[in-house]
Amino acid sequence: MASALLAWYDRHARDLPWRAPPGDPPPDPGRVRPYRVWLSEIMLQQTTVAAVKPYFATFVRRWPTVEALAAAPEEEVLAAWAGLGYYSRARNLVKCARAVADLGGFPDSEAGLRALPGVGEYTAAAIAAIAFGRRAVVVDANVERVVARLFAVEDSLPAARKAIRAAADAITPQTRSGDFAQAMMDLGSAVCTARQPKCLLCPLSANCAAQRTGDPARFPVKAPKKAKPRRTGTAWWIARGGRVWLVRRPGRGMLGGMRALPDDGWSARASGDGAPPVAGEWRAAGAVRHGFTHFDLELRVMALVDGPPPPGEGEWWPLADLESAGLPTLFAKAARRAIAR
DNA sequence: CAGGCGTGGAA
DNA sequence: TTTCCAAGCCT
Repeated sequence: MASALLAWYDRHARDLPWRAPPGDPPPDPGRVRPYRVWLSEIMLQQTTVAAVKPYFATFVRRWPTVEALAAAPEEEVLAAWAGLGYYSRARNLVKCARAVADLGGFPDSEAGLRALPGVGEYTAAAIAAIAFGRRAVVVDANVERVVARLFAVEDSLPAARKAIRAAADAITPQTRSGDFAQAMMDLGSAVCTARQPKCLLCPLSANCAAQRTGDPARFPVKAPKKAKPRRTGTAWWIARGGRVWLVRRPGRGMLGGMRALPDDGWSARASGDGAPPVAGEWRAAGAVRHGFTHFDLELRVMALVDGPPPPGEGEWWPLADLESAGLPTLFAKAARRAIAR
């Protein structure tokens, strides 16, 4: 199966900014390949290629090496990450860059990589295989799906993880395991897709147990999901002299460390308390809806013109530079709503 | 091991 | 409109 898949990859590999072409990797005189592979892998965690591309371009232009990134203030990295989501990745990105700079470079073993902040089992294997040519078993959601179908795994996820990993190990070749991993991911992305797999285009269809069942999309079997609760909350838009009051959120938890509008505590409780931070003539500026991983939020936006700053830390941010404030998407939406009113 | 943790695009 | 999902990690 590996040789069939690699032959397919040699013809159909996607051309991606962080990726070397199939086959022997080109020289890396600046020794930036591990950095670019690591950066792309962190950005790609639970995130689509299309969403990552512009962020990857911005990051490598602004911080071309891991040493440059290690020297950057965390606030600047968080602001550059704004909109990409899962902000603990950005906080760990900075920690990891500093650890790697202290080490004098990226570890080249799976175990060494696994010890870095933000690098789990998948990412350690991916970097070891793709950047360092090590034989590693790379299992992401694509590989899980492809393997579950190849072997028609009836056990449901996540219980089937162990068996799927063992099967992935069994089909991972000793050489070109980086290409093999990327080939599995490209296959999962373009051919062996979650909803309507294109088995007629698949180089492995003759070996696929799920294809023989006639209903390959049934795999992988998954446990039913829980319903998402809904929350409501309020964000406070306090404007004064062409500026707006922004705060920085606590360093962990929802949108941790990110610049934000003040709010009524919806992220810490089932819903916000709606209590304004200062007295004044508040007016309703509308509401925005935003879906998080584990709840849906309706965020009302209340505006106060020429208000005093609320108690606590914060800063008056120029409205003309709001794009560069690094607001997460939720608060960027709320800001647009406030400005539109 | 389950739950917290973003976002945008496709169906 | 709603649901599902995409190169997961950490606690």
